[in-house]
Amino acid sequence: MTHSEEDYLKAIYHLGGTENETVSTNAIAEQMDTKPSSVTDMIRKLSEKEYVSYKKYQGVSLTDDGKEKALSIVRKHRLWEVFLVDKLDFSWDEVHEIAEQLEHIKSEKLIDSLDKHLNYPKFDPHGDPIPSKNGELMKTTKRLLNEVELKQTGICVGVKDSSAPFLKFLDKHGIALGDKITVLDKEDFDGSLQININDRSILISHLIASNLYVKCD
Amino acid sequence: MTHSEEDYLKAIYHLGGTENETVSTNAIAEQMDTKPSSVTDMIRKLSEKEYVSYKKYQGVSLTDDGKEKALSIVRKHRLWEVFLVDKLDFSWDEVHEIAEQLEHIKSEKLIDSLDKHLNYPKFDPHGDPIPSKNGELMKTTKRLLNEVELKQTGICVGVKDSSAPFLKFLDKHGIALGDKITVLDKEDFDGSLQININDRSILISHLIASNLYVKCD
DNA sequence: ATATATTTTTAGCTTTGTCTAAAAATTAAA
DNA sequence: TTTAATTTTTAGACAAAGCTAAAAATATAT
Ligand SMILES: [Mn+2]
Ligand SMILES: [Mn+2]
Ligand SMILES: [Mn+2]
Ligand SMILES: [Mn+2]
Repeated sequence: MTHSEEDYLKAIYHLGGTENETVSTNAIAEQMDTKPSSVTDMIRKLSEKEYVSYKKYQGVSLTDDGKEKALSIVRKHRLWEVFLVDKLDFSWDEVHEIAEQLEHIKSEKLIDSLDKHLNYPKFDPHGDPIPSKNGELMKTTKRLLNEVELKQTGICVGVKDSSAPFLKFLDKHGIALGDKITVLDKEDFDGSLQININDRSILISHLIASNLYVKCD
Repeated sequence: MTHSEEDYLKAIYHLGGTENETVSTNAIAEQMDTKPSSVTDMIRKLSEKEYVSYKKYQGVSLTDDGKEKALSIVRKHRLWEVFLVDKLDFSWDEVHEIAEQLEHIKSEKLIDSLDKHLNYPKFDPHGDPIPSKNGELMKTTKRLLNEVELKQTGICVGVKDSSAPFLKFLDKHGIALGDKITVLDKEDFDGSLQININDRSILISHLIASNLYVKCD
């Protein structure tokens, strides 16, 4: 498995190319910032190795083997992110790029030891679940904040967009994972939300709300 | 800088291709486990990028730029080795291969943070000095054990051969960095040494003695 | 000094992963 | 149901890093 093959499998996984779902060549190209023709080439190779199933023009999906590989990369990526934040004091908007490299380091023992060193974390710094060694994903019942009913309260448990600009925005406005959020009001005009967070009341745009996951009970 | 270019610079550095010394194509090929023709190709590329100075058939040596790069890789390699041993409980014979991968991760901040996290170590698990951020190497006055005079005492500070088999041998026979060693006797017949270590007296072969560094004061 | 051996380089080929431009298939619109 | 637009694949090229086999340069022996 090359570095590049691993990145493709991960991309297909993130685009939902698992459980009978199919992913388009163009979608992969966009996600990976490459050209569709390059994607086609790689898809054919992964198909020969039986990591994906693929019929020309019909899109691609992960085989069980491919899904296993993808989950193992995701596991490594997220464990390294936890390491960077918990042990090396990185902030959550700085870790993705580096984890993108670290996820390709090959050593089963390294990852097991890292997992132990971090005390077997269940979620990464962005609230995404860390697959177990045998590829099981903890599934949580989170909802996007913009879909939460008026007056309801939830705990902020994740972000949909984990790009640095969005994460920095959240830092700047004092919004962090674990915070308790109550929806006070919704503006019909533009969909912005008045919310209560940490005993402050602030107004956030629809775009912000639609990228924040909360868990209501 | 590609992964491979970095490995070549490091190999040249380790073979002594610095301070006016010149390194042969064959030596590099052997060190890197590649063919001489591949080395020639890479040398030409590194020469174009001015990391090495090179005249056909005359061997190769690092430029200041190349030496700086090489030392930065060595620094990363050794810091990661310390991390694996100190934080993840690896033994010293397991870390080289993994550090060989980790040394190529690109992030200045990552290495600075790691250095801090490890409390600015000066030596790696094999007793080799860790270059400072600006490429300075602590030079120590160590000697090979087989060159030490009778009755003299020294502290074991490093290994010349840091291959897993040798390191495992040392573990098995209770020889570790920091141990106090006294040369009790030398056998003319085969050069083996009777030594005192940790209040035990043991006999070691010339080959073992010639791969152990000690510091006598 | 000449012949032999060794080292180093060149020439040509392969694999991996990428690209552009053009062709083919599929999907959407008229 | 044709036509137009979009998506996907193919064809052909390229750079990186490696290889083998042969040629050239250098070093060693006789
Ligand atoms: Mn990656
Ligand atoms: Mn993450
Ligand atoms: Mn390496
Ligand atoms: Mn070492």
